[in-house]
Amino acid sequence: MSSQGWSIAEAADALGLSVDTLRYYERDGLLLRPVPRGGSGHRRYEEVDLRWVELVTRLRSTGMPIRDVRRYADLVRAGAGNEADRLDVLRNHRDQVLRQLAEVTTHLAAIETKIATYEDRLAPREKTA
Amino acid sequence: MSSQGWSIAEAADALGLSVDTLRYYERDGLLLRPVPRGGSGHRRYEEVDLRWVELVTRLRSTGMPIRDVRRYADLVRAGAGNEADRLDVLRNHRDQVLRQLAEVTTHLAAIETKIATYEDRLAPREKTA
DNA sequence: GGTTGACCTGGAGCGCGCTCCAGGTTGTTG
DNA sequence: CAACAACCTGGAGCGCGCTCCAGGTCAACC
Repeated sequence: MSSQGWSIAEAADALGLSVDTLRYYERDGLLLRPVPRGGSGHRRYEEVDLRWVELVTRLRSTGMPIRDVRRYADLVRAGAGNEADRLDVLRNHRDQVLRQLAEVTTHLAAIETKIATYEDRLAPREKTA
Repeated sequence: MSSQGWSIAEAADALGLSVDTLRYYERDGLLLRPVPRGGSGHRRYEEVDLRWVELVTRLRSTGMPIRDVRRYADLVRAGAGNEADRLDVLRNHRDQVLRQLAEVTTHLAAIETKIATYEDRLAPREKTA
């Protein structure tokens, strides 16, 4: 058990990411701050770090590119005063996700039709009436 | 106007893909057959080619990797007898897409909550009752 | 206090899905 | 028939998002 915070392995585990990915996100400016270090130079993730990475994960896994996540992190890091800009980023992303969902849903319907076709073709002992 | 079929540029335009992508798909074995050529060696896409690429597009844009599309194309190309295998591929993909949709939807909800937070913070002249 | 495993950094490597290029042939239009 | 656009092939290049590696330090347990 650690004095405080989580090691990078513990954080990775909790977040469902790899330790490499965590270090990569930090290097690439996706985090709000450099993750604090213990005396040894090893990272000690705190609650606030984990929660931020959680948000990053949500943005990433809804398809936001790394570079946009970084721009958003830049805004938040800049501090109070640019909330309208942040809102813009989030709204644009939401709209993008909605468009994406709609498109996938449409394509999915077509694929399910195709599945139904094969199912019909492959159901020899289906009752017909 | 062409004697018959569509040039690669026309096909690309109709399908919303680039000509490079169309050639790439063909090279990579995603199509059911080599696209037929006119006397000059230029491709002439026929209805059946366009319809197949349309399906490929649906699979691709719902996230099926190129290699899986190729495996599916291989099955269809092999002719009658493997319908159960094709069905398997499609069903697995559908399930994958559904999982993906569920995940994105969940993340989206969290993002919308965050948007709402910013909206509240930025709405000074909101009526309170 | 020695060994073993976690962690560190900087940088290279990789799989994916295109996209672009060179160098050449063909089709079309004025 | 000249000029210019569209097409061809084989192969290189690229942006993305990690992932892995080397070479070294550190910690934690027996």
